Amino acid sequence: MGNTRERILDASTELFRRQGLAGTGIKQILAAANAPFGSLYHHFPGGKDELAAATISRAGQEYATLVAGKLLDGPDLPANIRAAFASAAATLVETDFADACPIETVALEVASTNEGLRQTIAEVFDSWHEGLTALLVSNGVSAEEAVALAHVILSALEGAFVFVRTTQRTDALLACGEAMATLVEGALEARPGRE
Amino acid sequence: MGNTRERILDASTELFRRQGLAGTGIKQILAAANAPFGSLYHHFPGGKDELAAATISRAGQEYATLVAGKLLDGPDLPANIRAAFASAAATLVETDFADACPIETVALEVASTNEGLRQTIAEVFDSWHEGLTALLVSNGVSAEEAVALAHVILSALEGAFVFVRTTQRTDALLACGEAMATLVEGALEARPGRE
DNA sequence: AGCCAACTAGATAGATCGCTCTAGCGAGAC
DNA sequence: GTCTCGCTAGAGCGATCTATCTAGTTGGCT
Repeated sequence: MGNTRERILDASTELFRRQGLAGTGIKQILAAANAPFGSLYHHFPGGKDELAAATISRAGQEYATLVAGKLLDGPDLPANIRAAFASAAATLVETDFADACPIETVALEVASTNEGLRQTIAEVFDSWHEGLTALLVSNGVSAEEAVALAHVILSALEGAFVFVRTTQRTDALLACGEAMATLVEGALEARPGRE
Repeated sequence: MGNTRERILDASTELFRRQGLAGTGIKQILAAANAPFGSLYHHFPGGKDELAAATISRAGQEYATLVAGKLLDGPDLPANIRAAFASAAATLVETDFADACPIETVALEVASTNEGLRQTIAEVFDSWHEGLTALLVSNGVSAEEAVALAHVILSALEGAFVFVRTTQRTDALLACGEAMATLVEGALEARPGRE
């Protein structure tokens, strides 16, 4: 079956998320994917960099879908934000504090060392920001305020991941969920069209 | 002179910050420090892990001092917070978006792969959180609120670093500075003892 | 002066790195 | 049938990784 490419991408997503790009060997990825060595360079002639770019694009899109699903799960946006942060915390507890954002570690690793991958990740981040901004606007937040608020929410989420994974306590994520919900409530109340 | 150990720590701090732990070779550190190979295992018999632990402890303490300096630079805490985020943004622009938090990249790399280093970084993070909580309390924030607020401020800072370094735009840091200042203002106004 | 400890210096081992190469398998085209 | 092509399969290359080992140098103490 032609699912070898998918298996390789699945394995690299998990491994990059846990140990980063430089910390993950190609042989380790292939072993985890149960794929032979030659297959990688057939599917990804560009080698590790091309595999990383493909992994990031796919994982970035999937993660956006996952988070967007939580944020759209009900009519009350602040409640959904609280729930999304709490859900991320629950996932971390279940996975021994391993499964947070699939591209954050790689983002920091390559920001100053691999211009191509840096741009690939920047595009993913921009698409997240655009999506969240649009969601805030559609809930009644003013355009300028939504841009700033989306930055803050995404930063709080990614930053809390760093502390939660390292300290193995979920406090930071829960505190951020609460604070972000409060900020969004404030932005909605300031809106004239509020019913 | 006996400053070889310091030179090695300086070099490893800079390199770990830019390219992470796994992405930095020992030879690269020694070349940057102008130190011979044998010296490393004299000063750090435990090898790379011991060097990493020493680098993290020292850099973590220095960074706390740096940030605390900004937060204490004047009587108006919200203004200082805004200024601290803006100052971090300025530093990033000056260093081609390389110099943010010296231990964030390593924190994500080792969280699920190196228990000893994970604990070392967790101690640094806890000390940061304690310090910021105490500062908030001394400014009149209630104890419980200060604990949560310190989590949020630190998360926003670290999370914004990820986006700023990757997108090479400072928007996220500035938006977070504004939002964190607003949150602190709110926590201070809710306080009865407000003059 | 004589000596020891601290430190510098680098060759080298053994494993692992990303990657290239050739060979073989199996399904569809004709 | 048999030819072709997408894909699997893994041996092996040169480079690089961390770490060990022995030697040489330096500075300070008695």
